[in-house]
Amino acid sequence: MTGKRDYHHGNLKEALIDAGIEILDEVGWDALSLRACASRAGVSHAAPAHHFGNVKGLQTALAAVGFTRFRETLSEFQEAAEPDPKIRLQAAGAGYVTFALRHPGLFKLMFGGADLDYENEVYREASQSAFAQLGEIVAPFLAPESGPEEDYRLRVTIWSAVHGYTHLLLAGKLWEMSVSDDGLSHLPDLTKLVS
Amino acid sequence: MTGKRDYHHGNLKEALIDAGIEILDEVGWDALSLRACASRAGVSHAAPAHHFGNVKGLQTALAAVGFTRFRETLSEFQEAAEPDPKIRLQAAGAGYVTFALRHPGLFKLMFGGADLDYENEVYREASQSAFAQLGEIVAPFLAPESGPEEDYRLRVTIWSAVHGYTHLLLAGKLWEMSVSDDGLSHLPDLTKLVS
DNA sequence: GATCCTAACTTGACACCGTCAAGAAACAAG
DNA sequence: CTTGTTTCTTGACGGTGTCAAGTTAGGATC
Repeated sequence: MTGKRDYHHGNLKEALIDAGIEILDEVGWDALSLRACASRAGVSHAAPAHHFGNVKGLQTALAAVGFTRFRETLSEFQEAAEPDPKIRLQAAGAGYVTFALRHPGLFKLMFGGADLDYENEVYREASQSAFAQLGEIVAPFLAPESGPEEDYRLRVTIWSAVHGYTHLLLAGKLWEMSVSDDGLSHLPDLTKLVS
Repeated sequence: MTGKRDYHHGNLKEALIDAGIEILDEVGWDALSLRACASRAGVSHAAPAHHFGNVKGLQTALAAVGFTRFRETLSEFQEAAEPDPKIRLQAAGAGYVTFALRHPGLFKLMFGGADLDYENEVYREASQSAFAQLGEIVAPFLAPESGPEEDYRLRVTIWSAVHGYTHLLLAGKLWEMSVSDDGLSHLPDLTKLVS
């Protein structure tokens, strides 16, 4: 497939993204760099800049991949649950936490405050798709007469609770967690927030 | 006071911490480095390592200062509010958000996932003091017969909601926020979580 | 098929970073 | 005054992002 050697790799951009995801998953957030991706992909140290411009571009591209997979995880958890809206809401929260624990490096890149290129088209599409998934989950709890302001407020409330819990969990701030825990035992009861 | 020149600065450690706080507030998280602190304090590039060991030590010391000021901000907002527990709870949440918006660099250092030296004594004391402040705020809502498990769960729930909202706000994910906003208009109703 | 053009990638350099080792200066104690 | 210790400097190393210049491959055009 990609038998090209030396110059003209063929699909270097994808190879670099794969390398970046691997580094995030196998080594960690700190190890992600343009040069490390280049090295893992077997190209020179300046090759990535040609495809991503700068390190922000690389991080943005990786975050976009992350948001796509993130949305998929939310969908899976939601659809695997019984078709009761409240159960599905809590299941989506569990999916949120699970994704973060499986891919902490990627999660940190997506939400950790690295200044990404928010104007990037691929990134915008992927992240907005994930947020749309959230809206779908919350929709059943909106009163019929409620407007977009209430919709937005409810989404922010739910999202804040899940995200805050996940972030504190990853940051090691919930240190009193029981041993051999999947991280879900203290996930707040989201159904309280939608009534 | 500190008129010493050349060798033996006198109180270099405090000067370096001040320099670090300045950098975080005036320039940003990205600009914080051992060498930048040294430069701003007017000493050689390797001087900070002598006091903090490595960059993790510097970050931990700065985070400790941050937690102390964080606790003070929570106290101020709480005590400025009317003595109703629910009003004070929401006021503390507003204090949480306000601190983060005033000192985003420091907040990110404290909660942004930088791997700090959690064994550091000064850090432990400062951070646990802040968490104790949270416990004080939540205490009035605990049922008399509730045990430590319920206490912990309630604290995690409240903290998750406020922290998640703050983090999403800082990460720029709440982009639909109204203009000229103090960031508080969509803070979730915390009282819903304590009933 | 030869030529030109352009995109893809390499090479080399620069400044910045953290970290270590060695040395010099100032203070403290004898 | 001498000795020892702490504090800070100097210099070096490998790592990083980024830029400029050069090299190569592939496609288009003639």
